[in-house]
Parts: sequence; structure tokens; C-alpha cells
Amino acid sequence: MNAGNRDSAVFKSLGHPARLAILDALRGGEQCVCHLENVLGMRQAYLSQQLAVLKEAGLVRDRREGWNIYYFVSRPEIWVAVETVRSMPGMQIKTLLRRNTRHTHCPCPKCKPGAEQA
Amino acid sequence: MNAGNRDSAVFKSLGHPARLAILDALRGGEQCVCHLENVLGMRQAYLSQQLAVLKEAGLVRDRREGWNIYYFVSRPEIWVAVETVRSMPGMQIKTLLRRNTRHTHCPCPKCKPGAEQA
DNA sequence: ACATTATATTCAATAAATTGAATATAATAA
DNA sequence: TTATTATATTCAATTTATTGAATATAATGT
Repeated sequence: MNAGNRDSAVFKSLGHPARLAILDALRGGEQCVCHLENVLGMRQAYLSQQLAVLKEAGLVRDRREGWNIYYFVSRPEIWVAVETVRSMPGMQIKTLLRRNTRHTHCPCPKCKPGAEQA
Repeated sequence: MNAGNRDSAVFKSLGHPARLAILDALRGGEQCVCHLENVLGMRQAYLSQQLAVLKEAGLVRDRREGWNIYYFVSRPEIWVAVETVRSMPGMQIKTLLRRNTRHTHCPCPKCKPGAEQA
């Protein structure tokens, strides 16, 4: 693949609302799939597919820890591109402030029943 | 359309090698379609279609002057996003230096037969 | 070994993007 | 008005993306 195609592959991976939402959910740090499932209200298989696209584009990587697989943004520079587009006139800036939580163990209800979400 | 969809529509429009190439060709300033036809080696109808996508995404606008329609980048901030992706490790930086030509009248061979290209 | 849990993959149906070919439009010139 | 030039649109065929459903895999616990 030449440079132009690799670049457009990255943009293509950003060209989907679900994948942008997933990236946003990873903004504060790595998250396991089950956490994303809860926070984003997407089904597991669907998340896994979208995460595979982001991974293929080189934007995220994953790390296994016991049962869970934690995904994280591997190119933090991507936020520059995302925020640039979001801050363009005519695009309403809607970067919900997210808690800068880092999880070694996922605290979402599904991972730890009874615990409240991060 | 909500904000997330508008953002992803912009990224989607960048997610195609031909459209990225077109944007690059507009980097130095507005160009008529026939110029792009020559410089990029794309057929007219094809260019027109891709330009429509970029226009729909809000990245370019056009201006008629006599026979020609000149397209220009209406959101220069987009270069921040483009360069950010291009400069990511693993993506070879290949921002061909382009002459910073501005054309009031297109100098390409097709527009002015016999004249050399900008 | 077997059951459970978290995640991934495969498959299929549908929707959307890509792209060439043909045709239409709009400005200009004769 | 007619012809020409630059650009746009429409149509159709093909490819690719989307997404749900079912199933597979891999780590853990008993």
C-alpha cells in the first residue's frame, strides 16, 4: 500500500460515527471491551468488529490481562486530527469532557457486578 | 445530522485516495477542473463527482469565472488533520512540495493550449 | 476435563460507495 | 440561433462497508 492509500485508510476508519465514539471512549485511557459495551451500549460482536477496523488502521492496540482485553489509542496524535475537524466552523464542538480514568481492572458493572461505572 | 455524523462525514470524504490527491492539488490555491484533469490525470466526470463529495462535506467551495469553475479549499484547517495523519509514525511523510501557484486564469495546456503547466 | 467468561471470527443480507459511460446544463462565441 | 467549451448529473454495474446472528477461540476456575 502506498502512502496515499495508508493515509486515506486512516481517515476511512475515522469516517464512521460508531468508531469515533469508540475512540472517544478510549480517550481517558485503555478500556476492556465489556466496559465499552456498557458505556456505549453496543453489542459485543459489533464492538469487536469496529475495534478490528481501528486496529487495522493502526489507531488502537490491545493488551490482554486475564479474561479481559484492553484497547488503547496507540496514536495519540489522532486527537489533533479529530479536534481539528470538530472545531471547524459549522461543526458544533461537542467534545464531552470525559473522566481521565485509567483502569487496570475494568470497573464497569458487567466486569465487577455491583460496582459503579467509572 | 448530529455532530458525530457530521464529523465522520468529513473524515469519510478524506477516506479516499483520489479525494486526498484532489485536495493536495488545491493546496496552493484555487484551480479549475480542467487543470485538475491535467495535473491529476483523472477524467472530467470523475473529478466532478469527487469534487461534489468534498463540497458536500464542506471542505471545498467553487466559484465560476467565465467558462471555468474554480475550486478551492474552504477549510484550511483541514491541513492540520491531513498533516497530522501523514506525520504519524509508520506513515511515510510524502507531502510533495507543491508550487504555491494561484491562478486567476488556469494556465494548464487544456485551458491555454501551448502554455506550460503551473 | 468441563464449564464459564470475555472476546473474536465467519457468514449472510442489506446498504452504500466506486466508477465508467452517456447525457445534460450553462456560459460563451460566431 | 447554433456551435463550442467547461462542468455536472444520471444511470447502471461492480465493489466494498455495514451490521446482525451464529459460532469459535482463549483464558480461567472447579
